Amino acid sequence: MNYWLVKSEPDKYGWSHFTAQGRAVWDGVRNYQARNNLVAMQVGDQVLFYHSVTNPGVVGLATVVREAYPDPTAPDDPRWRVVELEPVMPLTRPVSLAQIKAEPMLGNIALIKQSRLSVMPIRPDEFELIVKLGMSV
DNA sequence: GCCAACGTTGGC
DNA sequence: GCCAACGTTGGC
Repeated sequence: MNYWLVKSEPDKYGWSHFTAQGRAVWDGVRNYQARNNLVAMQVGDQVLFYHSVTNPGVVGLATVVREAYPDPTAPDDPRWRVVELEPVMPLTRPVSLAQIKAEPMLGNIALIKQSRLSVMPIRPDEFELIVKLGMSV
């Protein structure tokens, strides 16, 4: 199983939209590196759901329920792909970007290294730590 | 709202 | 293929 982090601006598509909807087509990705990461996702992979811009931080856990297929929002451009995600559970306490930056163990996380990438792989130990921080009282 | 980082576009 | 201009992302 692999681990990932996806970003979304809560004002555009936040965790609450996601859970209300119950399933999301992760469309609109227009960056090759992010697209490559989408394509590498497999059903059952675990995904950190990250709010960017407004109160940046990881707010919930999701899972991949459908693997990559052509992005219906780019019908004339075969380059782009989507996956489908479902919410698993919210973090009891969101893990802020500041917290992530403050963790020595997370010093190499792609979130910090490549701040503009919107879909990125997460190492198992990084995933575990973020979940632990997010599920603590 | 500002600005740095950085990806993309297009002229040459 | 290079590089300047431009647009977007995202932190603060």
